Amino acid sequence: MTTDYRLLLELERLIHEPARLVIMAILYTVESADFVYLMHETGLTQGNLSSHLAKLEEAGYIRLEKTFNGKFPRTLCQQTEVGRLAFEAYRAHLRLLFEESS
Amino acid sequence: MTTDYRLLLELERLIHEPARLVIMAILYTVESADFVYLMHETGLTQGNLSSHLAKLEEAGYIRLEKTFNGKFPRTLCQQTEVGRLAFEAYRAHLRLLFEESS
DNA sequence: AAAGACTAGTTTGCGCCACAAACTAGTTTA
DNA sequence: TAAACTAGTTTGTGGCGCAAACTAGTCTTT
Repeated sequence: MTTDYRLLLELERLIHEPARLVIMAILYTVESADFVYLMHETGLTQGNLSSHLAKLEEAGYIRLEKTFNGKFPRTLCQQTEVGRLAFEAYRAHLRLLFEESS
Repeated sequence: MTTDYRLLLELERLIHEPARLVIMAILYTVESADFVYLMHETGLTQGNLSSHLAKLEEAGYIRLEKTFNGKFPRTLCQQTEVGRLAFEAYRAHLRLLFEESS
């Protein structure tokens, strides 16, 4: 079996970007996570996290819910079903590459 | 065991880029490959392949040897030992992410 | 009571870079 | 001898990731 390497060029850029890949990987494993938690877990700055979350939300891969923690704003993030499937597809996609070269 | 997701942000961009990832994956499995072969195998245009190869060479991950096939130029590409190790490290790096979320 | 620091984000601006298109240089064909 | 082909390289530009600056509300200190 030979890999069709061309397929690999179509890796979902939206997920492939390291920052978003990490966010998606985290959200894949938890029920939900808030902004501050993600910030610390990923090491991303507020600005970067904010814009990456916005892109993932726009793609329908995550859902953002703005609530309050007492008097302070609190943004809850959770992966949608679409996002979960997209992440699994991405993972499977990359695995092809690695199986071929192992 | 919890993954340090911050490490994953440091994914080697040079290899992470899909076009170069595919090139590296191919060169990992073969002794050497020429420009035209890589072009067809990857589906990259001449221009893109050329510039990606240049970057990989600059990084010391591949070696380019310009020879002739009869009267026509022929560029042979092969992965260096450094490149091989870098590719393996990249793969291991990504696997961490996938193991955590499987 | 008002200045300064803190929480929780969003917006802006710059710099890099992947990609397509244009170009180079030699060769074969009609 | 002009057009088409081989085998690439160079150029231009649009998009995007990142850091820094900004917004908006809250707490603290004096």
